[in-house]
Amino acid sequence: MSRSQIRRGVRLTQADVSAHPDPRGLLDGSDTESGTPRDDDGCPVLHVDMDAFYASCELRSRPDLVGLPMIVGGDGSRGVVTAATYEARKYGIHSAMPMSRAKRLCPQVVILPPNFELYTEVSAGVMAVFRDVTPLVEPLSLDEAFLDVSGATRRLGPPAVIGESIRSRVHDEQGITCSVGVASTKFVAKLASTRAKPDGLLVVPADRVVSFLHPLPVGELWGVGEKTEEALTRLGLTTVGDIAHTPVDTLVRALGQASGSHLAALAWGRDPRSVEVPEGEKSIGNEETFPRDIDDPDVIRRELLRLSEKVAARLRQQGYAGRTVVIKVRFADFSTISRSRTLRSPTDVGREIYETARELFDALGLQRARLRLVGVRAEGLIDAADAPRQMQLDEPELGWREAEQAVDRASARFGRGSVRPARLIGTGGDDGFGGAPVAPRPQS
DNA sequence: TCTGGGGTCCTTCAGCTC
DNA sequence: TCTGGAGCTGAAGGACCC
Repeated sequence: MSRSQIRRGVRLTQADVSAHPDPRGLLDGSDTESGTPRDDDGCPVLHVDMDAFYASCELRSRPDLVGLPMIVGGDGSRGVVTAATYEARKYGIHSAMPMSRAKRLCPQVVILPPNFELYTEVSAGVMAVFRDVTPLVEPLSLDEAFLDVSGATRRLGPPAVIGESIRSRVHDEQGITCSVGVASTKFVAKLASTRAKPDGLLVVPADRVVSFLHPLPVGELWGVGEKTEEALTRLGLTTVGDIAHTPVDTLVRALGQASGSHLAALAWGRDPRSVEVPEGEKSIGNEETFPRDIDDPDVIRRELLRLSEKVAARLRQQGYAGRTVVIKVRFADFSTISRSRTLRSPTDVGREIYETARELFDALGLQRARLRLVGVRAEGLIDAADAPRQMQLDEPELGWREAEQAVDRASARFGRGSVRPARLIGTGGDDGFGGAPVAPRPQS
């Protein structure tokens, strides 16, 4: 690969850099030779994205599966693909695809159940590499993050060199590959990393953003999903360039104020969002799809109790209290509704969350509607230490909160699920509170 | 074909207060 | 005292992301 190719945004792989005698010189363009600015000048934003992250984590301990089509996902009757190796993708398999369809497309595909503890551990190692480079790290999920390296270039070199250094360290320390996009804005860096995949790095020079963007199909824009793409197609807009040359008013009428004006700006490469270190969670929730549709209100209430206890335990573990309780109900026909209530004071007590969730559910008056999924979520999170406690007149000195904190301590010592509400005893499962109900049971 | 789970952000609407 | 509008908040739903 020639230097000019790299400098003009051609994908650079790990092998290219490893084979080059002086990758730093290769990437920084040796300004002294030409006197021209480097292509990554004015490109302080890196987007780093692990390649097929969950699947790659699994392959570390299963080298016998390297090179085979493999997917990670639940193998139940309603499972979907969580991650697929590039070999599996050749068969048309992609994430979020129903497992049944993936098996039809590739009958010999190897299926592994997800192991989120492993992914969380690998992710922590990867994020530590990022934070070695810069404190300005904005994780988007377990497997990707934005980095602002403008403060690190004196110490570590130009952004593209930093990107390559990150790729090497992630590979050496975690045994997985990643791709890096280098650009002047977050949104272009994200597009660049996608186009660098797998195992590559792509610089989009600041003066070539528009020519990079305009030929792309609208669906490649961050924030344009199925519905938005349909709306844009109805307007005859199929490329980013089409959007750029459409009046903002037209976009706003079709997509709403925020999306319309946002897309119009993105189409010209304008993205004022800076890399932000996240302050904390905004909501914490859990939901469960039943193995088969359920119409027994007692079973559904028991599931609400299990989910409420789980949400509360996570709130306490992370030191939050939630002000609003939201329930989500998905019917057999996949239509979905939610109901919420804001409490007088924030809570991290499972019993309080459950009482609210149950009242919201009962108020729906569903009789025996067939449900596919229920969920419980706490929103409006604040630090539990700052949460005012609303004492009830008849509340004992030691109440549910203290009881649940004792359960937390028991769980930490004897394992999750060692103590659980009497109604949940005997419901099976491995998540600490009995798992999803698989069949109606008599109320305990 | 048949659609998980966790999360964020946006829009719309209704109710309340000033 | 009544009324309309602005602004805020909560609730509900939808779209999107990984």
